[in-house]
Amino acid sequence: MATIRDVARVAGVSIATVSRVFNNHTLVNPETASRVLEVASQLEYWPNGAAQSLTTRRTHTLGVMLPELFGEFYSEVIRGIDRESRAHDYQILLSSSHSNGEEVLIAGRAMLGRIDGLIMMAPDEASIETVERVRRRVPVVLLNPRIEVEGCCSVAFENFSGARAAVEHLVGLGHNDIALITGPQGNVDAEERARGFRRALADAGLDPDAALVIPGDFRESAGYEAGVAILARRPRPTAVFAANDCMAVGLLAALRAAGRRVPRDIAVVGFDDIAMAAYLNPPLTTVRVDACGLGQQAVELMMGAMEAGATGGSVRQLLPAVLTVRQSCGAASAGTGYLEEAAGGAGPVRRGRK
Amino acid sequence: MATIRDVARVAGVSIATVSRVFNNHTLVNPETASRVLEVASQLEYWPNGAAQSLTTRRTHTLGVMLPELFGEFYSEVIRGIDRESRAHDYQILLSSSHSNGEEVLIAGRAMLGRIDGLIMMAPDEASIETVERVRRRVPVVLLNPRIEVEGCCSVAFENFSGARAAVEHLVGLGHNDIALITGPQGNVDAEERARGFRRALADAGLDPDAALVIPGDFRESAGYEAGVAILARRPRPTAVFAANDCMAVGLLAALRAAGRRVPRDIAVVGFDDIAMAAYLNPPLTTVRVDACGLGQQAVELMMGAMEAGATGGSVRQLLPAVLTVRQSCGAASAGTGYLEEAAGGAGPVRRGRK
DNA sequence: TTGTATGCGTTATCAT
DNA sequence: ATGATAACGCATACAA
Repeated sequence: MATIRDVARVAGVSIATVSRVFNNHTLVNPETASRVLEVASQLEYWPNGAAQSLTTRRTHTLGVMLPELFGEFYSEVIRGIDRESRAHDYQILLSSSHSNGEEVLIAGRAMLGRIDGLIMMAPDEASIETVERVRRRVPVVLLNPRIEVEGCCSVAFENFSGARAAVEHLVGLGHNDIALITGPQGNVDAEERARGFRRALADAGLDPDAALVIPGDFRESAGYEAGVAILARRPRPTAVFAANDCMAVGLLAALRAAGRRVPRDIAVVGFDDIAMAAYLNPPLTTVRVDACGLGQQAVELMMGAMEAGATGGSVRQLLPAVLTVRQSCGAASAGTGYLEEAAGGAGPVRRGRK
Repeated sequence: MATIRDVARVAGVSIATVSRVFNNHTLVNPETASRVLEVASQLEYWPNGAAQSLTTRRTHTLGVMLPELFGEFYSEVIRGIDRESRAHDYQILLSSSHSNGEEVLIAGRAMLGRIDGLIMMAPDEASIETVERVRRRVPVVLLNPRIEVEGCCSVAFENFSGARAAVEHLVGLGHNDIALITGPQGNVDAEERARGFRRALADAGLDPDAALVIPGDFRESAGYEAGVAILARRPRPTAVFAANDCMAVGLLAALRAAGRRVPRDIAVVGFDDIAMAAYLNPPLTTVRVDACGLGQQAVELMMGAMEAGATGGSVRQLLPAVLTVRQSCGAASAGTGYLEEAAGGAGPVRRGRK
């Protein structure tokens, strides 16, 4: 594996010159440069990244720590991060599925010296120590943080108001017995959405504590099981808010299996607006959230933070979560759902493209 | 930011000793060790990754190059890679969405010196040069390669036989006018699945060239549009093979919108068996493929290759793609689909867990 | 425009 | 059991 020295020797120049050529630094004699490049390509030389980071103290790499990634949502977040990073000439060091604070700490340590910044999703109490530690060395951007950390930028969805809008929609349609299928315990998004649910009920003069709340885990199977439980409940709720779309899909299946019609017998609203939502039966009314955009925003914030260094303030950004009415609630504004959206030929809005 | 030297100085030992402590190398005097550890934690010292890689020539990092990642499938692949990597104490340097050979080359170069191995998905002609280049320095594992590269291990799904089985299923049900919705042009999986489609038709005495083939792109919208086209065709095909489940979802929506019943009026079979497939209406007959397992296998192969060095042969592994009959084709073996699977309480098989 | 020399933070070799 | 010191591959201040 050729090093800068090999190239220098063969090309008959010093290593400094080779280095200059590869960093198009100060003006190098064009002839010298082309000769160096020629030799380099023959030797298949390319600067060693580790050595470069050591001297420059920059790695051109962003650390990304995510929770266990299920379904399309996280995939979109990663896509947004990846896309935007590459646009800024950065790479991504990925680490996910940490079940406890200890693992997070280990992962964080392993990243030290290999990253110029860290993007961390949904940090909980157990991860705060790691965040603080890392923060003293490189900028940190938090995604949907449970707790804001001083000196850290953050991007989050308006989970609370999005959920509230969804439930208000249900209330506005005349429902007063609304069930909730929650996300996994300890998940920030899930908790915020549950909070929005309760607030909307309270605002409507309904008692949140009287509502049927079924614990879920963001997966289809949980939605299905919740559906079975809801159907068994007397009196039976007339509407259900599923904390994400995957669970809504499971729920719809359970209702269908029991012969219930949606929205006639029971209304359903989801959250996320995954690509499939518009194509379900019936097209799912849900809360749209731009997962890819979240990732992109995080990277942009990171670029700003790296630019500013320690002097920069910490930006807290909120991304909208907007109610998208289709047919699963029997909307007053009887939109035709996917028919309308897809008929144009392009199908539902392609999300996440800038 | 404290270095090994700071720790050595404060603890009153040499840097060599500190290094030994952190690598639990040769036996160090327990007292000395604990003193070093104490100082290190006070100084918040942790070894610099870049410096370590430079001397040890190991980065404990695996490079991962993927195509544009859409939908749940790629998310699962990443999950498998991430999970298995961490089990082996490796990190992941991720790079995706390369539209041409030039970008792949740049990404590959940026990884040089930062990775111990490269896992590359669906390399095409344009990427072969990069693969060859990288291969001379670190082991490379190919995922669903279009072309096998000498000296590279590879893991692939039995796309061809899986697709053939799907279409044979349709033929066995009496269909003789079967349409195909393809994946994106240039996608290896898509092409293999198309090949399986054609072969199954030919084997059944049907003319592949006479079949309706509609170009798609693996997304829901393409499936929807294809559905519209299929319904307009005279004579109308009685069955459709969608090259992946997302498109099948779009197709189902289009059929529903037109008032066609599945499978009564038209049969549908997909590919991938995403988590949602069992919860669709009707539950989707599809070809199951373990995306997460693909990622895991790739990492295991990589570990073997790194162990063996240049001496190891190259393993070619094939992962099964098995037809999973639910209700969208009106199966002869009238399985009850999700009802059956989900009734147990655990829902459809949780995939990707080892 | 080009070369020399130093340092980046480690690990590892060889003494002691 | 511990210390001194030479790599590792590169960037850069300084000298020429």
